[in-house]
Amino acid sequence: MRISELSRRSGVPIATIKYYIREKLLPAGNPTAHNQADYDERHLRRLRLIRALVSVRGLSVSAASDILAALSENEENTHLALGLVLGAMQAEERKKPPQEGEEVAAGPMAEAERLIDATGWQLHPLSTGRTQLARSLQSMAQVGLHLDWQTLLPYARLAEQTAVLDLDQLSAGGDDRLSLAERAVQVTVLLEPVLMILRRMAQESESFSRYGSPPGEEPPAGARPAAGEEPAAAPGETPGAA
Amino acid sequence: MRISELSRRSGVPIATIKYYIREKLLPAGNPTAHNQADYDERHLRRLRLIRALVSVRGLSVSAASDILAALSENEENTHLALGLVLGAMQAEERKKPPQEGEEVAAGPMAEAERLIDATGWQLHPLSTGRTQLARSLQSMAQVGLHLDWQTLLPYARLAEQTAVLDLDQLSAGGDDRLSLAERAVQVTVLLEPVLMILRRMAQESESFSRYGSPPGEEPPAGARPAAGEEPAAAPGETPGAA
DNA sequence: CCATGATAGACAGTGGAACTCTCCACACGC
DNA sequence: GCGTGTGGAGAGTTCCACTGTCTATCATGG
Repeated sequence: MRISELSRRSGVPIATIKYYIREKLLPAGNPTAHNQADYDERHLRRLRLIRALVSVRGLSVSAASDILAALSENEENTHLALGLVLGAMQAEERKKPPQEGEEVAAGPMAEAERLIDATGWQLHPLSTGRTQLARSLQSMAQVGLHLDWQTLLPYARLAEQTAVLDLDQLSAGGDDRLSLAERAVQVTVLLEPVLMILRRMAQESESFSRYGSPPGEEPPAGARPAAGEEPAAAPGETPGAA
Repeated sequence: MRISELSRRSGVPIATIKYYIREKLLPAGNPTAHNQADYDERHLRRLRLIRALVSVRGLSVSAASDILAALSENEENTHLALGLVLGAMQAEERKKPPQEGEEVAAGPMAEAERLIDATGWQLHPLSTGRTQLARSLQSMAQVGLHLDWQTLLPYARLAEQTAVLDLDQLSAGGDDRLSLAERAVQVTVLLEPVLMILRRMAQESESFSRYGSPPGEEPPAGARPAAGEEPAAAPGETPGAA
């Protein structure tokens, strides 16, 4: 297909497609002439994946590029692709503090190590997970929320169970004609917002069952705080669209 | 204290502090003269919280502003503050597709509804969680990952348990002199990156224990059975066609 | 009293990211 | 032939999060 069809089918403007190609997020079409190239379904899928990474997950274009590159390297080896994708994501996180001044303090690092020990997780020695975790803990400590490994352990156990589900998902999805590597990206990266939404809803519900009134609902007597949510918020659709 | 001290103690440049004040993220100092105002510990804590929201969690300044505003309205009522914060976060997510063209299709919406039914969660009728969930599911479906409510239910259960831990954290933290509302922000918003890091590490470990070689490592001998047999896969149902 | 220096407040400017536009010479279909 | 579509490349645009500059104070030390 030609670029205009790719654009029409993906909903992405031609100019943007060209931009993605320039930035190496999308491989160029197969050139058939000096000013003609054609694109196939793979381009379309890749393009949709890019949009999902960027708009659903909110990754930067360069981070998406890293992930996609990792994915291209290993279309057929899911396991390896998963590793590369995880590595690429970690790289993304690392882009925020590019200046090396921000050393991770010993305290948070030790806490992270102890947590990982306690879980018994097998991490690749080069994995940056420890450092990332330590960095996050440090940031939280700076705002006054000191989390120790005992507190985090139950969270880690739940993360563990989530990961089991994730890997099951990966294995189960063989029927699609998507490459497993692509599924790895979807399951590890794109599922994150979904999980966070689920957590927020669960928090709302849990808060309700503990304190009685749904959060955001008006308190028993007066003093409606005004900062709340607009009733007409969810624009357009009616939830009853079953 | 004066602005220079606030800057020194927080590590945030004066110009940036002024910017935050202009943008209403930070309340202005208490003016003592036309060109003098003084700031207290509350300003310092708020400033650190802003930095955490923006750099740790990656929120936009305006989103952080919404959350902080919600928080200010209700310094003392944790429960209410939690609701407001959740609402503010949802508002943030909503900023991505400002154009109203993007209707949520009936399919994803129905799936979201069914999932929420299945969990038995008590959601505020105005909560945008459903819509957000549906929107995410729709995005994932567009890239070929069709998740039905049966598949999501175990994830939801884990989210539920996570939420229980979260609320425990909130209740337990009374010893700090931080307002409960601030803790609510920290626990709901700032913990997200930590949980995602835990999940990624757990995935790495789980992948290791299933496939033997740490992800990112190269497989022992060539041709690792890419898609062939999956050992512990428990494909109860295939989420493929819907 | 006055020089010095730190403010507060307003507003313009900067740099990076993610597009979006404009050209151009060519190719394709009629 | 000729008008539209195309690939490629670079310039331009928009938005955001700052950052710098300016002016009118005000605080203080000499």
